[in-house]
Amino acid sequence: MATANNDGLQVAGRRSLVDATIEQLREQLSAGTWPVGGKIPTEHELAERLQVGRNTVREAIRVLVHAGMLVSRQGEGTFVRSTSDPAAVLRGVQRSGVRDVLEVRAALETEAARLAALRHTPEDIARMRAALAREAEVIASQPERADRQATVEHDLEFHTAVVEAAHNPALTEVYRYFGASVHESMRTAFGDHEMPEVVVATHEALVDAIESGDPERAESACRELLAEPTAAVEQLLATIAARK
Amino acid sequence: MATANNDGLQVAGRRSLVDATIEQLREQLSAGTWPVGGKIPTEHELAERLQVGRNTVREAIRVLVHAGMLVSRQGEGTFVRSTSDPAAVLRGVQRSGVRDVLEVRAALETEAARLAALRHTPEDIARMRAALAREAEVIASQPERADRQATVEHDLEFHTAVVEAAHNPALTEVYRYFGASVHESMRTAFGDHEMPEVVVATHEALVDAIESGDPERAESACRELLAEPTAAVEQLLATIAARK
DNA sequence: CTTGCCCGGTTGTCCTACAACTGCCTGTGT
DNA sequence: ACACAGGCAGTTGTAGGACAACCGGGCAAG
Repeated sequence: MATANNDGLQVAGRRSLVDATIEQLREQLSAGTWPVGGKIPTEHELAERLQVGRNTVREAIRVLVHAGMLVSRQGEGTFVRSTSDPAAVLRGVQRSGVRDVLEVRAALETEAARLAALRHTPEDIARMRAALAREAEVIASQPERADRQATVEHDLEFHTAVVEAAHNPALTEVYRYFGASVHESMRTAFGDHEMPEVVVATHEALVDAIESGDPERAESACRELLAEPTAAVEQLLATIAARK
Repeated sequence: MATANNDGLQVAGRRSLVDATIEQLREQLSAGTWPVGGKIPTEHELAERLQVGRNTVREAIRVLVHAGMLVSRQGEGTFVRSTSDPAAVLRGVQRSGVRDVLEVRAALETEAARLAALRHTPEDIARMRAALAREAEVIASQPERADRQATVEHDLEFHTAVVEAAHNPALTEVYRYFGASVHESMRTAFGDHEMPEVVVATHEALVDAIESGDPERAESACRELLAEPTAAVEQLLATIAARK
Protein backbone atom coordinates (compact mmCIF):
# COMPACT_ATOMS: atom_id res chain seq x y z
CA MET A 1 0.00 0.00 0.00
CA ALA A 2 1.28 3.41 -0.86
CA THR A 3 0.16 4.93 2.40
CA ALA A 4 3.25 4.59 4.54
CA ASN A 5 4.52 6.52 7.54
CA ASN A 6 1.34 7.38 9.34
CA ASP A 7 2.94 8.04 12.66
CA GLY A 8 5.85 5.68 12.96
CA LEU A 9 9.09 6.06 11.15
CA GLN A 10 9.31 8.61 8.41
CA VAL A 11 10.42 7.49 4.99
CA ALA A 12 13.85 9.05 4.99
CA GLY A 13 14.04 11.68 7.71
CA ARG A 14 13.85 12.20 11.40
CA ARG A 15 10.32 12.12 12.69
CA SER A 16 8.93 15.06 14.55
CA LEU A 17 9.53 15.61 18.24
CA VAL A 18 5.85 15.14 18.95
CA ASP A 19 5.84 11.74 17.27
CA ALA A 20 8.94 10.76 19.17
CA THR A 21 7.27 11.84 22.39
CA ILE A 22 4.16 9.85 21.51
CA GLU A 23 6.25 6.77 20.95
CA GLN A 24 8.08 7.23 24.25
CA LEU A 25 4.83 7.57 26.14
CA ARG A 26 3.26 4.63 24.34
CA GLU A 27 6.23 2.47 25.20
CA GLN A 28 6.14 3.41 28.85
CA LEU A 29 2.41 2.84 28.92
CA SER A 30 2.51 -0.64 27.44
CA ALA A 31 5.50 -1.40 29.66
CA GLY A 32 3.29 -0.67 32.63
CA THR A 33 5.42 2.13 34.04
CA TRP A 34 2.24 3.62 35.48
CA PRO A 35 -0.67 1.47 36.69
CA VAL A 36 -4.03 1.59 34.94
CA GLY A 37 -6.05 4.33 36.56
CA GLY A 38 -2.88 5.87 37.94
CA LYS A 39 -1.57 9.34 37.31
CA ILE A 40 1.25 10.07 34.93
CA PRO A 41 3.73 12.89 35.59
CA THR A 42 2.62 16.44 34.92
CA GLU A 43 3.12 18.03 31.55
CA HIS A 44 5.78 20.26 33.03
CA GLU A 45 7.74 17.35 34.45
CA LEU A 46 7.43 15.28 31.27
CA ALA A 47 8.65 18.26 29.27
CA GLU A 48 11.67 18.63 31.50
CA ARG A 49 12.37 14.91 31.60
CA LEU A 50 12.16 14.48 27.83
CA GLN A 51 13.86 17.78 27.13
CA VAL A 52 11.04 19.15 24.99
CA GLY A 53 8.60 22.02 25.32
CA ARG A 54 5.39 21.71 27.21
CA ASN A 55 3.49 22.28 23.98
CA THR A 56 5.10 19.26 22.42
CA VAL A 57 4.13 17.14 25.39
CA ARG A 58 0.61 18.48 25.25
CA GLU A 59 0.16 17.51 21.61
CA ALA A 60 1.47 14.02 22.30
CA ILE A 61 -0.82 13.58 25.28
CA ARG A 62 -3.78 14.90 23.33
CA VAL A 63 -3.21 12.27 20.65
CA LEU A 64 -3.02 9.49 23.21
CA VAL A 65 -6.15 10.78 24.91
CA HIS A 66 -8.00 10.54 21.63
CA ALA A 67 -6.52 7.13 21.04
CA GLY A 68 -8.20 6.04 24.28
CA MET A 69 -5.03 5.35 26.21
CA LEU A 70 -5.12 8.38 28.51
CA VAL A 71 -7.67 10.61 30.20
CA SER A 72 -6.99 14.20 31.19
CA ARG A 73 -8.85 15.98 33.94
CA GLN A 74 -8.28 19.69 34.31
CA GLY A 75 -6.98 20.63 37.72
CA GLU A 76 -6.13 17.03 38.59
CA GLY A 77 -3.81 15.48 36.10
CA THR A 78 -3.64 12.89 33.33
CA PHE A 79 -4.45 9.27 34.05
CA VAL A 80 -3.91 5.90 32.38
CA ARG A 81 -7.03 4.46 30.85
CA SER A 82 -5.72 1.53 28.84
CA THR A 83 -2.28 0.19 28.11
CA SER A 84 -3.24 -1.16 24.69
CA ASP A 85 -3.88 0.99 21.66
CA PRO A 86 -7.08 0.19 19.71
CA ALA A 87 -6.07 2.56 16.94
CA ALA A 88 -3.04 0.37 16.24
CA VAL A 89 -5.46 -2.14 14.75
CA LEU A 90 -6.54 0.13 11.95
CA ARG A 91 -3.05 1.41 11.35
CA GLY A 92 -1.94 -2.17 10.83
CA VAL A 93 -4.76 -2.71 8.37
CA GLN A 94 -3.85 0.39 6.41
CA ARG A 95 -0.37 -0.97 5.98
CA SER A 96 -1.43 -4.34 4.63
CA GLY A 97 -1.79 -5.31 1.01
CA VAL A 98 -4.63 -5.12 -1.45
CA ARG A 99 -5.26 -8.84 -1.40
CA ASP A 100 -5.59 -8.95 2.37
CA VAL A 101 -8.01 -6.06 2.54
CA LEU A 102 -10.01 -7.56 -0.28
CA GLU A 103 -10.39 -10.81 1.61
CA VAL A 104 -11.62 -9.05 4.71
CA ARG A 105 -14.15 -7.20 2.65
CA ALA A 106 -15.26 -10.46 1.06
CA ALA A 107 -15.71 -12.01 4.48
CA LEU A 108 -17.95 -9.18 5.58
CA GLU A 109 -19.95 -9.08 2.38
CA THR A 110 -20.72 -12.76 2.02
CA GLU A 111 -21.99 -12.89 5.57
CA ALA A 112 -23.96 -9.72 4.91
CA ALA A 113 -25.55 -11.40 1.88
CA ARG A 114 -26.63 -14.35 4.05
CA LEU A 115 -28.18 -12.07 6.63
CA ALA A 116 -29.73 -9.89 3.95
CA ALA A 117 -31.54 -12.92 2.57
CA LEU A 118 -33.15 -13.39 5.95
CA ARG A 119 -33.87 -9.80 6.92
CA HIS A 120 -34.28 -7.74 3.74
CA THR A 121 -37.18 -5.36 3.28
CA PRO A 122 -38.73 -4.33 -0.02
CA GLU A 123 -36.98 -0.97 0.32
CA ASP A 124 -33.60 -2.70 0.53
CA ILE A 125 -34.26 -4.56 -2.70
CA ALA A 126 -35.40 -1.37 -4.37
CA ARG A 127 -32.21 0.43 -3.37
CA MET A 128 -30.05 -2.33 -4.78
CA ARG A 129 -31.93 -2.38 -8.07
CA ALA A 130 -31.76 1.40 -8.33
CA ALA A 131 -28.00 1.47 -7.87
CA LEU A 132 -27.71 -1.33 -10.41
CA ALA A 133 -29.84 0.52 -12.92
CA ARG A 134 -27.69 3.64 -12.63
CA GLU A 135 -24.62 1.54 -13.11
CA ALA A 136 -26.01 -0.17 -16.19
CA GLU A 137 -27.02 3.17 -17.64
CA VAL A 138 -23.53 4.59 -17.35
CA ILE A 139 -22.03 1.51 -18.92
CA ALA A 140 -24.55 1.47 -21.75
CA SER A 141 -23.95 5.10 -22.57
CA GLN A 142 -20.23 4.53 -22.96
CA PRO A 143 -19.57 0.98 -24.11
CA GLU A 144 -15.90 1.73 -24.70
CA ARG A 145 -13.76 3.60 -22.22
CA ALA A 146 -16.53 3.82 -19.68
CA ASP A 147 -16.21 6.47 -17.03
CA ARG A 148 -14.45 4.39 -14.40
CA GLN A 149 -14.92 6.91 -11.68
CA ALA A 150 -18.69 6.91 -11.98
CA THR A 151 -19.05 3.14 -12.30
CA VAL A 152 -16.85 2.58 -9.29
CA GLU A 153 -18.98 4.93 -7.28
CA HIS A 154 -22.21 3.23 -8.28
CA ASP A 155 -20.65 -0.14 -7.69
CA LEU A 156 -19.75 0.86 -4.15
CA GLU A 157 -23.26 2.17 -3.71
CA PHE A 158 -24.69 -1.19 -4.72
CA HIS A 159 -22.47 -3.17 -2.40
CA THR A 160 -23.26 -0.82 0.45
CA ALA A 161 -26.96 -1.36 -0.18
CA VAL A 162 -26.43 -5.11 0.07
CA VAL A 163 -24.65 -4.79 3.39
CA GLU A 164 -27.23 -2.40 4.75
CA ALA A 165 -29.91 -4.98 3.99
CA ALA A 166 -28.33 -7.15 6.67
CA HIS A 167 -29.60 -4.60 9.20
CA ASN A 168 -26.53 -4.79 11.37
CA PRO A 169 -25.11 -1.33 12.18
CA ALA A 170 -21.74 -2.65 13.31
CA LEU A 171 -21.34 -4.66 10.13
CA THR A 172 -22.38 -1.71 8.01
CA GLU A 173 -19.87 0.63 9.55
CA VAL A 174 -16.98 -1.77 9.36
CA TYR A 175 -17.84 -2.60 5.78
CA ARG A 176 -18.13 1.04 4.84
CA TYR A 177 -14.59 1.52 6.01
CA PHE A 178 -13.24 -1.49 4.17
CA GLY A 179 -15.17 -0.70 1.02
CA ALA A 180 -13.58 2.74 0.82
CA SER A 181 -10.23 1.30 1.81
CA VAL A 182 -10.34 -1.28 -0.96
CA HIS A 183 -11.09 1.22 -3.67
CA GLU A 184 -8.53 3.64 -2.34
CA SER A 185 -5.74 1.11 -2.16
CA MET A 186 -6.63 -0.24 -5.60
CA ARG A 187 -6.48 3.21 -7.06
CA THR A 188 -3.06 3.79 -5.60
CA ALA A 189 -1.72 0.34 -6.41
CA PHE A 190 -2.93 0.33 -10.01
CA GLY A 191 -3.87 3.24 -12.19
CA ASP A 192 -7.38 4.51 -12.61
CA HIS A 193 -7.60 2.98 -16.04
CA GLU A 194 -6.79 -0.56 -14.99
CA MET A 195 -9.71 -0.90 -12.62
CA PRO A 196 -11.46 -4.20 -13.21
CA GLU A 197 -14.75 -3.73 -14.96
CA VAL A 198 -18.04 -4.69 -13.45
CA VAL A 199 -20.44 -7.29 -14.74
CA VAL A 200 -24.06 -6.38 -14.21
CA ALA A 201 -25.43 -9.87 -14.69
CA THR A 202 -23.82 -11.34 -11.58
CA HIS A 203 -25.02 -8.36 -9.58
CA GLU A 204 -28.59 -9.06 -10.60
CA ALA A 205 -28.17 -12.69 -9.64
CA LEU A 206 -27.21 -11.62 -6.16
CA VAL A 207 -30.27 -9.43 -5.77
CA ASP A 208 -32.49 -12.27 -6.92
CA ALA A 209 -30.84 -14.64 -4.49
CA ILE A 210 -31.32 -12.26 -1.58
CA GLU A 211 -34.93 -11.69 -2.56
CA SER A 212 -35.53 -15.42 -2.61
CA GLY A 213 -34.70 -15.54 1.08
CA ASP A 214 -32.25 -18.40 0.81
CA PRO A 215 -29.05 -17.58 2.69
CA GLU A 216 -27.03 -20.34 1.03
CA ARG A 217 -27.98 -19.15 -2.41
CA ALA A 218 -27.23 -15.56 -1.45
CA GLU A 219 -23.82 -16.49 -0.17
CA SER A 220 -22.81 -18.43 -3.25
CA ALA A 221 -24.12 -15.66 -5.50
CA CYS A 222 -22.07 -13.15 -3.55
CA ARG A 223 -19.00 -15.35 -3.78
CA GLU A 224 -19.49 -15.58 -7.52
CA LEU A 225 -19.77 -11.82 -7.69
CA LEU A 226 -16.57 -11.27 -5.78
CA ALA A 227 -14.64 -13.88 -7.73
CA GLU A 228 -14.32 -11.63 -10.79
CA PRO A 229 -12.54 -8.65 -9.28
CA THR A 230 -10.47 -10.94 -7.11
CA ALA A 231 -9.16 -12.75 -10.16
CA ALA A 232 -8.52 -9.44 -11.89
CA VAL A 233 -6.60 -8.14 -8.91
CA GLU A 234 -4.50 -11.28 -8.73
CA GLN A 235 -3.65 -10.93 -12.38
CA LEU A 236 -2.73 -7.28 -11.99
CA LEU A 237 -0.55 -8.09 -9.00
CA ALA A 238 1.19 -10.74 -11.09
CA THR A 239 1.88 -8.39 -13.99
CA ILE A 240 3.16 -5.73 -11.64
CA ALA A 241 5.45 -8.22 -9.97
CA ALA A 242 6.69 -9.29 -13.39
CA ARG A 243 7.29 -5.71 -14.48
CA LYS A 244 9.60 -5.13 -11.59
CA MET B 1 -18.80 -1.39 26.33
CA ALA B 2 -17.90 0.55 29.39
CA THR B 3 -15.78 3.06 27.53
CA ALA B 4 -18.05 6.04 27.07
CA ASN B 5 -17.37 9.65 26.08
CA ASN B 6 -14.09 9.23 24.31
CA ASP B 7 -14.03 12.52 22.54
CA GLY B 8 -17.59 13.50 21.80
CA LEU B 9 -19.80 15.10 24.34
CA GLN B 10 -18.59 15.18 27.89
CA VAL B 11 -20.79 13.61 30.52
CA ALA B 12 -22.17 16.78 32.03
CA GLY B 13 -20.01 19.73 31.05
CA ARG B 14 -18.86 21.76 28.11
CA ARG B 15 -16.23 20.03 26.07
CA SER B 16 -12.88 21.61 25.55
CA LEU B 17 -12.16 24.04 22.76
CA VAL B 18 -9.79 21.57 21.17
CA ASP B 19 -12.50 18.92 21.00
CA ALA B 20 -14.91 21.44 19.56
CA THR B 21 -12.33 22.34 16.95
CA ILE B 22 -11.77 18.70 16.13
CA GLU B 23 -15.47 18.22 15.61
CA GLN B 24 -15.71 21.27 13.38
CA LEU B 25 -12.87 20.07 11.21
CA ARG B 26 -14.22 16.54 11.07
CA GLU B 27 -17.59 17.82 9.93
CA GLN B 28 -16.11 19.99 7.23
CA LEU B 29 -13.94 17.09 6.10
CA SER B 30 -16.77 14.58 5.77
CA ALA B 31 -18.87 17.29 4.14
CA GLY B 32 -16.23 17.49 1.44
CA THR B 33 -15.39 21.17 1.97
CA TRP B 34 -11.88 20.41 0.79
CA PRO B 35 -11.14 17.73 -1.84
CA VAL B 36 -9.13 14.63 -1.00
CA GLY B 37 -5.50 15.47 -1.54
CA GLY B 38 -6.30 19.16 -1.34
CA LYS B 39 -4.88 21.66 1.08
CA ILE B 40 -6.81 22.94 4.05
CA PRO B 41 -6.39 26.52 5.31
CA THR B 42 -3.28 27.37 7.29
CA GLU B 43 -3.22 27.02 11.04
CA HIS B 44 -3.10 30.77 11.34
CA GLU B 45 -6.20 31.24 9.23
CA LEU B 46 -8.12 28.45 10.93
CA ALA B 47 -7.28 29.98 14.29
CA GLU B 48 -8.60 33.34 13.18
CA ARG B 49 -11.65 31.87 11.51
CA LEU B 50 -12.64 29.74 14.51
CA GLN B 51 -11.63 32.39 17.00
CA VAL B 52 -9.21 30.17 18.90
CA GLY B 53 -5.49 30.17 19.47
CA ARG B 54 -3.11 28.61 17.02
CA ASN B 55 -2.10 26.11 19.69
CA THR B 56 -5.65 24.87 19.92
CA VAL B 57 -5.84 24.43 16.18
CA ARG B 58 -2.52 22.61 16.18
CA GLU B 59 -3.66 20.09 18.78
CA ALA B 60 -6.86 19.44 16.83
CA ILE B 61 -4.98 18.97 13.58
CA ARG B 62 -2.43 16.71 15.26
CA VAL B 63 -5.23 14.44 16.46
CA LEU B 64 -6.78 14.25 12.99
CA VAL B 65 -3.38 13.55 11.47
CA HIS B 66 -2.96 10.62 13.81
CA ALA B 67 -6.50 9.53 13.04
CA GLY B 68 -5.45 9.23 9.40
CA MET B 69 -7.68 11.99 8.06
CA LEU B 70 -5.00 14.62 7.47
CA VAL B 71 -1.34 14.81 6.51
CA SER B 72 0.93 17.70 7.46
CA ARG B 73 4.03 18.64 5.55
CA GLN B 74 6.30 21.25 7.05
CA GLY B 75 6.77 24.22 4.79
CA GLU B 76 3.89 23.23 2.55
CA GLY B 77 0.67 22.85 4.46
CA THR B 78 -1.83 20.30 5.71
CA PHE B 79 -3.66 18.09 3.25
CA VAL B 80 -6.74 15.87 3.24
CA ARG B 81 -5.94 12.19 3.25
CA SER B 82 -9.32 10.64 3.85
CA THR B 83 -12.75 12.05 4.49
CA SER B 84 -13.84 9.08 6.58
CA ASP B 85 -12.64 8.68 10.13
CA PRO B 86 -11.41 5.14 10.84
CA ALA B 87 -11.52 5.82 14.56
CA ALA B 88 -15.22 6.61 14.29
CA VAL B 89 -15.73 3.09 12.96
CA LEU B 90 -14.42 1.52 16.12
CA ARG B 91 -16.29 3.94 18.32
CA GLY B 92 -19.53 3.10 16.52
CA VAL B 93 -18.87 -0.59 16.85
CA GLN B 94 -18.17 -0.26 20.53
CA ARG B 95 -21.61 1.23 20.99
CA SER B 96 -23.50 -1.50 19.17
CA GLY B 97 -25.09 -4.57 20.65
CA VAL B 98 -23.77 -8.00 21.44
CA ARG B 99 -25.63 -9.68 18.62
CA ASP B 100 -24.26 -7.31 16.00
CA VAL B 101 -20.68 -7.68 17.15
CA LEU B 102 -21.11 -11.43 17.29
CA GLU B 103 -22.26 -11.50 13.68
CA VAL B 104 -19.29 -9.49 12.52
CA ARG B 105 -17.01 -11.84 14.31
CA ALA B 106 -18.78 -14.79 12.72
CA ALA B 107 -18.32 -13.25 9.29
CA LEU B 108 -14.61 -12.90 9.83
CA GLU B 109 -14.15 -16.33 11.31
CA THR B 110 -16.03 -18.37 8.74
CA GLU B 111 -14.07 -16.74 5.95
CA ALA B 112 -10.91 -17.32 7.94
CA ALA B 113 -11.80 -21.00 8.22
CA ARG B 114 -12.19 -21.23 4.45
CA LEU B 115 -8.83 -19.61 3.85
CA ALA B 116 -7.22 -21.67 6.58
CA ALA B 117 -8.30 -24.83 4.80
CA LEU B 118 -6.35 -23.67 1.77
CA ARG B 119 -3.28 -22.19 3.42
CA HIS B 120 -2.72 -23.89 6.75
CA THR B 121 0.68 -25.19 7.77
CA PRO B 122 1.36 -28.13 10.12
CA GLU B 123 2.34 -25.59 12.80
CA ASP B 124 -1.07 -23.94 12.55
CA ILE B 125 -2.82 -27.25 13.11
CA ALA B 126 -0.54 -28.00 16.03
CA ARG B 127 -1.34 -24.67 17.67
CA MET B 128 -5.06 -25.27 17.36
CA ARG B 129 -4.83 -28.74 18.84
CA ALA B 130 -2.66 -27.49 21.67
CA ALA B 131 -5.14 -24.79 22.64
CA LEU B 132 -7.91 -27.34 22.41
CA ALA B 133 -6.04 -29.77 24.65
CA ARG B 134 -5.50 -27.12 27.31
CA GLU B 135 -9.16 -26.24 27.15
CA ALA B 136 -10.24 -29.85 27.50
CA GLU B 137 -7.89 -30.30 30.42
CA VAL B 138 -9.37 -27.40 32.35
CA ILE B 139 -12.89 -28.64 31.72
CA ALA B 140 -12.03 -32.20 32.69
CA SER B 141 -10.42 -31.11 35.92
CA GLN B 142 -13.55 -29.24 36.98
CA PRO B 143 -16.60 -30.88 35.47
CA GLU B 144 -18.93 -28.72 37.50
CA ARG B 145 -18.50 -24.98 37.89
CA ALA B 146 -15.58 -24.89 35.55
CA ASP B 147 -13.30 -21.92 35.79
CA ARG B 148 -14.96 -19.72 33.21
CA GLN B 149 -12.16 -17.24 33.07
CA ALA B 150 -9.62 -19.85 32.06
CA THR B 151 -11.83 -21.61 29.53
CA VAL B 152 -12.78 -18.35 27.89
CA GLU B 153 -9.12 -17.47 27.56
CA HIS B 154 -8.25 -20.78 25.99
CA ASP B 155 -11.27 -20.58 23.75
CA LEU B 156 -10.14 -17.21 22.47
CA GLU B 157 -6.69 -18.67 21.96
CA PHE B 158 -8.12 -21.44 19.83
CA HIS B 159 -10.19 -19.14 17.67
CA THR B 160 -7.23 -16.84 17.21
CA ALA B 161 -5.16 -19.79 16.05
CA VAL B 162 -7.82 -20.60 13.45
CA VAL B 163 -7.79 -17.07 12.11
CA GLU B 164 -4.03 -16.91 12.07
CA ALA B 165 -4.00 -20.03 9.91
CA ALA B 166 -5.62 -17.94 7.18
CA HIS B 167 -2.30 -16.08 6.92
CA ASN B 168 -3.89 -12.72 6.38
CA PRO B 169 -2.45 -10.06 8.71
CA ALA B 170 -5.30 -7.62 8.16
CA LEU B 171 -7.88 -10.29 8.95
CA THR B 172 -5.97 -11.38 12.02
CA GLU B 173 -5.75 -7.92 13.47
CA VAL B 174 -9.37 -7.05 12.87
CA TYR B 175 -10.45 -10.37 14.32
CA ARG B 176 -8.25 -9.96 17.35
CA TYR B 177 -10.06 -6.74 18.08
CA PHE B 178 -13.51 -8.24 17.60
CA GLY B 179 -12.68 -11.34 19.56
CA ALA B 180 -11.73 -9.27 22.59
CA SER B 181 -14.68 -6.99 22.03
CA VAL B 182 -17.13 -9.88 21.94
CA HIS B 183 -15.94 -11.35 25.19
CA GLU B 184 -15.84 -7.99 26.87
CA SER B 185 -19.33 -6.97 25.84
CA MET B 186 -20.67 -10.39 26.81
CA ARG B 187 -19.10 -10.06 30.22
CA THR B 188 -20.71 -6.70 30.74
CA ALA B 189 -24.07 -7.67 29.27
CA PHE B 190 -24.37 -10.91 31.22
CA GLY B 191 -22.58 -11.95 34.35
CA ASP B 192 -19.42 -13.98 34.43
CA HIS B 193 -21.32 -17.04 35.52
CA GLU B 194 -23.75 -17.07 32.61
CA MET B 195 -21.11 -17.38 29.92
CA PRO B 196 -22.13 -20.08 27.48
CA GLU B 197 -20.06 -23.18 27.87
CA VAL B 198 -17.85 -24.55 25.18
CA VAL B 199 -18.18 -27.88 23.44
CA VAL B 200 -14.89 -29.46 22.57
CA ALA B 201 -16.26 -31.88 20.02
CA THR B 202 -17.32 -29.24 17.50
CA HIS B 203 -13.95 -27.56 17.88
CA GLU B 204 -12.18 -30.74 16.91
CA ALA B 205 -14.46 -31.11 13.92
CA LEU B 206 -13.35 -27.71 12.72
CA VAL B 207 -9.68 -28.59 13.01
CA ASP B 208 -10.26 -31.79 11.06
CA ALA B 209 -12.13 -29.90 8.39
CA ILE B 210 -9.36 -27.35 8.01
CA GLU B 211 -6.76 -30.07 7.88
CA SER B 212 -8.70 -31.81 5.11
CA GLY B 213 -8.16 -28.76 2.93
CA ASP B 214 -11.78 -28.43 1.89
CA PRO B 215 -12.94 -24.84 2.28
CA GLU B 216 -16.64 -25.70 2.08
CA ARG B 217 -16.33 -28.26 4.83
CA ALA B 218 -14.30 -25.84 6.94
CA GLU B 219 -16.88 -23.14 6.57
CA SER B 220 -19.81 -25.32 7.54
CA ALA B 221 -17.87 -26.74 10.49
CA CYS B 222 -17.13 -23.21 11.63
CA ARG B 223 -20.74 -22.24 11.26
CA GLU B 224 -21.73 -25.22 13.35
CA LEU B 225 -19.23 -24.17 15.96
CA LEU B 226 -20.55 -20.65 16.15
CA ALA B 227 -24.19 -21.72 16.22
CA GLU B 228 -23.97 -22.85 19.84
CA PRO B 229 -22.87 -19.63 21.50
CA THR B 230 -25.10 -17.64 19.18
CA ALA B 231 -28.14 -19.56 20.31
CA ALA B 232 -27.08 -19.19 23.92
CA VAL B 233 -26.69 -15.44 23.51
CA GLU B 234 -30.09 -15.14 21.90
CA GLN B 235 -31.64 -17.02 24.78
CA LEU B 236 -29.87 -14.85 27.34
CA LEU B 237 -30.98 -11.70 25.56
CA ALA B 238 -34.54 -13.00 25.63
CA THR B 239 -34.48 -13.76 29.34
CA ILE B 240 -32.96 -10.37 30.08
CA ALA B 241 -35.63 -8.67 28.02
CA ALA B 242 -38.27 -10.66 29.87
CA ARG B 243 -36.80 -9.76 33.24
CA LYS B 244 -37.13 -6.10 32.51
C1' DC C 1 18.45 29.28 -21.09
C1' DT C 2 20.33 27.59 -16.94
C1' DT C 3 21.63 28.01 -12.31
C1' DG C 4 21.85 29.66 -7.88
C1' DC C 5 19.95 32.54 -4.32
C1' DC C 6 16.65 34.90 -1.80
C1' DC C 7 12.13 35.61 0.15
C1' DG C 8 7.47 34.88 1.54
C1' DG C 9 4.65 31.38 3.35
C1' DT C 10 3.78 27.27 6.32
C1' DT C 11 4.45 23.96 9.81
C1' DG C 12 7.43 22.71 14.07
C1' DT C 13 8.96 23.96 18.57
C1' DC C 14 9.47 26.72 22.58
C1' DC C 15 8.29 30.20 25.90
C1' DT C 16 5.49 33.11 28.89
C1' DA C 17 1.32 34.40 30.76
C1' DC C 18 -3.03 33.76 32.32
C1' DA C 19 -7.69 31.29 32.92
C1' DA C 20 -10.27 27.41 34.80
C1' DC C 21 -10.45 24.02 37.79
C1' DT C 22 -9.31 20.59 41.77
C1' DG C 23 -7.95 19.06 46.18
C1' DC C 24 -5.95 20.10 50.36
C1' DC C 25 -4.77 22.81 54.10
C1' DT C 26 -5.49 26.38 57.16
C1' DG C 27 -7.67 29.72 59.79
C1' DT C 28 -11.77 30.96 62.12
C1' DG C 29 -16.11 30.86 64.35
C1' DT C 30 -19.15 28.18 67.12
C1' DA D 1 -13.00 19.92 69.50
C1' DC D 2 -15.45 20.28 65.33
C1' DA D 3 -17.52 22.31 61.07
C1' DC D 4 -17.11 25.25 57.50
C1' DA D 5 -15.42 28.72 54.46
C1' DG D 6 -11.76 30.50 52.21
C1' DG D 7 -7.52 30.65 50.17
C1' DC D 8 -3.55 28.54 48.17
C1' DA D 9 -0.59 25.55 45.53
C1' DG D 10 -0.73 22.54 41.77
C1' DT D 11 -2.47 21.00 37.17
C1' DT D 12 -4.51 21.20 32.76
C1' DG D 13 -6.60 24.51 29.14
C1' DT D 14 -5.98 28.47 26.08
C1' DA D 15 -3.73 32.51 23.95
C1' DG D 16 -0.23 34.79 21.65
C1' DG D 17 4.44 35.74 20.27
C1' DA D 18 8.92 34.44 18.68
C1' DC D 19 12.04 31.89 16.19
C1' DA D 20 13.67 27.54 13.62
C1' DA D 21 13.15 24.34 9.77
C1' DC D 22 11.58 23.74 5.53
C1' DC D 23 9.31 24.28 0.81
C1' DG D 24 8.23 26.50 -3.50
C1' DG D 25 8.52 29.93 -6.67
C1' DG D 26 10.29 34.10 -8.43
C1' DC D 27 14.23 36.76 -9.69
C1' DA D 28 18.66 38.02 -10.98
C1' DA D 29 23.33 36.87 -12.45
C1' DG D 30 26.03 34.19 -15.46
